[in-house]
Amino acid sequence: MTEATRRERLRAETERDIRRQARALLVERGRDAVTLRAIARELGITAPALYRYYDSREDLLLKLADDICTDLAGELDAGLDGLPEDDVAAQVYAVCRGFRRWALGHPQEFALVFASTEAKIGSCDADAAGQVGDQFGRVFLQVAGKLIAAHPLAAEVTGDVPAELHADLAAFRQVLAATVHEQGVEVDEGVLTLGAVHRIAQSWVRLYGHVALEVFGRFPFAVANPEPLFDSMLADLLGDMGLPPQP
Amino acid sequence: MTEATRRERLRAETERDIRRQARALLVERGRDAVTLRAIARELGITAPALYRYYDSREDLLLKLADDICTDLAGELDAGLDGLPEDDVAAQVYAVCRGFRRWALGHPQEFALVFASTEAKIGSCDADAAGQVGDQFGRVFLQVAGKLIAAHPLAAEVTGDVPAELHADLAAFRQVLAATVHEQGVEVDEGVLTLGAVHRIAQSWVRLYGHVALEVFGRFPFAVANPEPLFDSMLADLLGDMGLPPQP
DNA sequence: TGAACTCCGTAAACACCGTTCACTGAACAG
DNA sequence: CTGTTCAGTGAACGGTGTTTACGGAGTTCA
Repeated sequence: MTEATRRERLRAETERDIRRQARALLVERGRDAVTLRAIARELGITAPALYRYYDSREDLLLKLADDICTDLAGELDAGLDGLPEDDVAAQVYAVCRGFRRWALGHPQEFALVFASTEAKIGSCDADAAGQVGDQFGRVFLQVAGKLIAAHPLAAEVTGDVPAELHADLAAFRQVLAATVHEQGVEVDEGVLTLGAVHRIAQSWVRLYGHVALEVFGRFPFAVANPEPLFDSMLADLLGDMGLPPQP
Repeated sequence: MTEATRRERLRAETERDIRRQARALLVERGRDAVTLRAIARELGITAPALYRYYDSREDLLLKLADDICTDLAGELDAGLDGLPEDDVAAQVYAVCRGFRRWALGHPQEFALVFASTEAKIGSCDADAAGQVGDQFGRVFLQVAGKLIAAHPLAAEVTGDVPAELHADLAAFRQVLAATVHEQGVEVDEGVLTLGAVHRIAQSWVRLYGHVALEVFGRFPFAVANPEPLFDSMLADLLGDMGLPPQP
C-alpha cells in the first residue's frame, strides 16, 4: 500500500512538524523569532538535527515563504469556489479582497513574502519556461487573464503604451498567457494587447501598494476606517479595466 | 562661544559616530547586521557603552529610521532646489522620481523605514496637533498641497467620494493643510476638497506600490527596463491629477 | 541471518549576539 | 578640595547559527 518506507514516512512527518513550528513562531513573534533552536526545542530535538532537512536558517525561511505562497493561493482559490464561472468581476473582487484580508490577518507572513530584500524569497517572476514561480502568482494571473478575456480592452489602448515598454510587457503577456493556458482556459492572442497587460501591471501596483501601506501603517494620515478606502481604490481600478461598478 | 561643556561635546560626537556606523552596517549588510557589538567594535568601545546612548537595539533602530527619513527629505529638498517656484508639475516629478531613485539606491533603508511591521518605526501619521511625524512626509505633503493649490480639481470630483471616507479624508485634509501652512504657503480651503485629497492618497498608493515592488522585486514578471514602467505610471498619475503630460 | 550501508539525531564546541551589573576614573559643580 | 555625575569597562547570563565527530536505528543485499 504505502510505497514509502518507514524512514521516509518519519522524515516527511518531522519535516511537516518543523515547518508548522516555524510558521507558528513567525506568526506569533515575527521573523526574528523563527530560530532553529526554538523550533527544535518545541519539537523535542536538538538544533543541529534541523540541518538534515535544511541547509541553513535562510534556506528554511525560503521554503517557509513558499509554503506561505501556497497557503495564500489556497485561501484565494477557496474564496473563488462558490462564484459563477462567468462572473469575472466577482472573481476579481474576491481575489483582491481576499488578498487584502489575508495580508491584514497575516502581517508577518506578508512581510516575509512580499517585502523582503532577499531576492530569493517570494520573487514571483517567471522562470525560463514562462511559468510563474509561486502559487499566489498563479491565482492572481489566472484571474487577470480571465478578466482581459471577458472584457476585451479595445486595441486603441495599446497605442498609449510607450515603445520602451514593449519588450517587458510582451514578456509579461507570455507569462500571463502561459498561466491562463495552464488552467485550460483559452484566451485569444488578439485580446491580450500590450495595453491590456499594462493595465494589469498597474492594477497590481495599486493593489499591492494599498495593502502594503495598510499592513505597515504608512499612510500619511491615521486611517480609522480603511475598508472603504480600499473599496474605492478597487472600484477605481476595475473601472479602469472596463468593468461595471459593483458592491 | 561654545556653551557646551567638554563632556557634552564628546557625547554628541560619539552619538554621531554610533549612528554613522549603524547606518554603514545597515547599508552594507542589512538590518540583521546592525548589531550593538559590531558597532562598538568598529568604534573601539564595548557594547554595553551603547546603553548610555540608547535604551536598546530596538531604540537605536528607531532613531536610525528617523535619521533616514530626514536624509531622504534633505535629498528630495535638494532635488527641488533649482526648480522654478511656479512650476508645480516639475516639483511633483522631482519628488516622485527622487523617491524612486533614493529607494533603489538604498534598499535596506527603504525596507527599514517603509516596510517594517514594527508600528513605531517610520509611521508617517500625524500626531494630535496635526503635524506630520517625519521629515519625508513633510516634503511629500508640501508638494502635494502645492499641486492641489496650483491645479484645483473641480468640486465635481468630490461627489465621487463615498460618505464612509469623509471622516478619514477630512483628517488627511487637516494634515495636508497644516503641513503646507507650516511652509508659509497658503492654500484655499475651498480648493482642498475631499476629492482632491482622495486623489493624493491614491497617488501615494501608486507611487509607493511601484517603488516597493521594484525594490523588493515582486512584479509578476522580470522587468528588464523598469524606468519607463515607472514613468508611465507617473504620467498616468499626474494626468489623473489634472496636470499636462511632461517628459 | 548477518554484513554493509544510509542517514537521523546527539553532544560538544566555536563564535557570535543583546542585556545586566558592579565597578572605575575622568569631568563637572560648589 | 569635596561630592556628584556619568561614559566606559569587564564579567557574566542566556540566547543564537553552524560545524564536527559520533552513535545507533533503518534499510539493503547476499
